[in-house]
Amino acid sequence: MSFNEAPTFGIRKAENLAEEIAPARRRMNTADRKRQILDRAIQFFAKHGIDGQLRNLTKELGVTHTLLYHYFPTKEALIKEVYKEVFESRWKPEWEKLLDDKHLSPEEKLNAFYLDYTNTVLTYDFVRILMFSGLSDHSISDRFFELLRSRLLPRLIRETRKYCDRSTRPKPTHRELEFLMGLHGGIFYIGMRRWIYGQAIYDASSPNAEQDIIRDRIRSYLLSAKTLFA
Amino acid sequence: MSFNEAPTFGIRKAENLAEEIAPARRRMNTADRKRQILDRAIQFFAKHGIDGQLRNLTKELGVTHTLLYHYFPTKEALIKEVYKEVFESRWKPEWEKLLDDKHLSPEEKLNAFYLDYTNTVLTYDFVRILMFSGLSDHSISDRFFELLRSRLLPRLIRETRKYCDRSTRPKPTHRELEFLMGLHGGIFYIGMRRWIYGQAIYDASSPNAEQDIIRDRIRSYLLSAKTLFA
DNA sequence: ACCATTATTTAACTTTTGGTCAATAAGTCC
DNA sequence: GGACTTATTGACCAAAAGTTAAATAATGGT
Repeated sequence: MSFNEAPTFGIRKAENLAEEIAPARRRMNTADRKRQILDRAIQFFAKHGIDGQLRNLTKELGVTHTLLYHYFPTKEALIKEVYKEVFESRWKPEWEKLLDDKHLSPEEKLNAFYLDYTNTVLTYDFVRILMFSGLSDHSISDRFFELLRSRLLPRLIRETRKYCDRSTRPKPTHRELEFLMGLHGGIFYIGMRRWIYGQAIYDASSPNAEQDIIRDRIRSYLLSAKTLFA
Repeated sequence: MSFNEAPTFGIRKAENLAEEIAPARRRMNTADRKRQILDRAIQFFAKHGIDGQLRNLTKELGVTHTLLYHYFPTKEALIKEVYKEVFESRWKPEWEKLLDDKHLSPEEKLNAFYLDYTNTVLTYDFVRILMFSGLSDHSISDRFFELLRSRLLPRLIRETRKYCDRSTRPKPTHRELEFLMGLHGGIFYIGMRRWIYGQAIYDASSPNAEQDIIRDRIRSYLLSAKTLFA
């Protein structure tokens, strides 16, 4: 359901054409237009930051900037919806189910989880908007980290302990959590390098290098957890 | 040589005082004022991003915004100098010497290096300005990463191999580099959490928790390197 | 004490930009 | 095909923000 490549009909005629040609104004139904604006706004703000100008955003849509105010009361409201869309609607409840699966080993779980997590979260839009929002006001990005902290980290620690054959104690220790954050941050850093610093991390010779990299790191994490916390 | 706390003389009189009191205008010598502006600009842009407004920056200095144009031809020029200051003048050549030291073990070197690297690079100003610059145009942050890539990473790989008792081959492999980037990124992520997402990573009970965390990760990195690349 | 230099301010200009509102016209229903 | 709804536009506004030019005054030299 991507509208990213849809709207070509909004393109205006070239300036040098005769004036009398009708401007080919088209109407979209409310829901579709709103979705279209929102989708485009996500890309747009991901690229230019929340200081990006509405006139430029609407230019990409082939529409006047005033039309925005028909769908969103203010720029701030639009941005708020962008945040909501990016941070909340991309969270997959399956992740929790996956990590609770009885039939998988801890290493299998971590691999499966981080491979999928990477594909959903380490995207251009997500990484950059998370960064922009954190830089301007981390109360927004907090909501995402709260999900992470309450839903995912405890499960990941539990699996780590299982791997180490350690009995599950009441609460993850600070040291355990920080060791896990080493893995987690290292993986997030892949997205940063790619989408913020524009670095290619691929090895041209091996097609799915990224997956191998992540598997390496997870194995390393688990192996050393056994050593460090034994 | 920090001018950060120096200039209180620029403060204007309260508005409700009699008008006839002289505005207490003071002149600074060119070099000092320029330094002062630059230092303050670093903090300012680190906090508000490069879209921060000059009028607000100069308000902090107790000076009219037009004074900036006496020292910098344009806002862009000022920002360019901010980048230069942050990215280039904070690089420590000692890091390379440290990693080349004959009398230290690989683990000692990595520990010493990353502990110091963390203190110099993982600061409020540096982390945020690196992020802002990367988001707006990564050609700027590229210069910093180039230093990292050419000066540091090869040495870190060399020490890793030494630790693993492996003969030094001509070039670091892609896999070795990416494994190292896991460690490196995980450490950088500490700075991001602290200075961008406003998360406290300290455990109140142990005073130098951060150092212990980093040591944990380095040991883990080296141990698993031995296993993975054996 | 006066002068020359120049750091600093004041005033003003321009462009940008979020936002408002009335006018226009595309689609729909009868 | 006429009327009604409302998506869309064009003209306009006010505040924000970078930049310039001329006026002011602090400082150092003689």
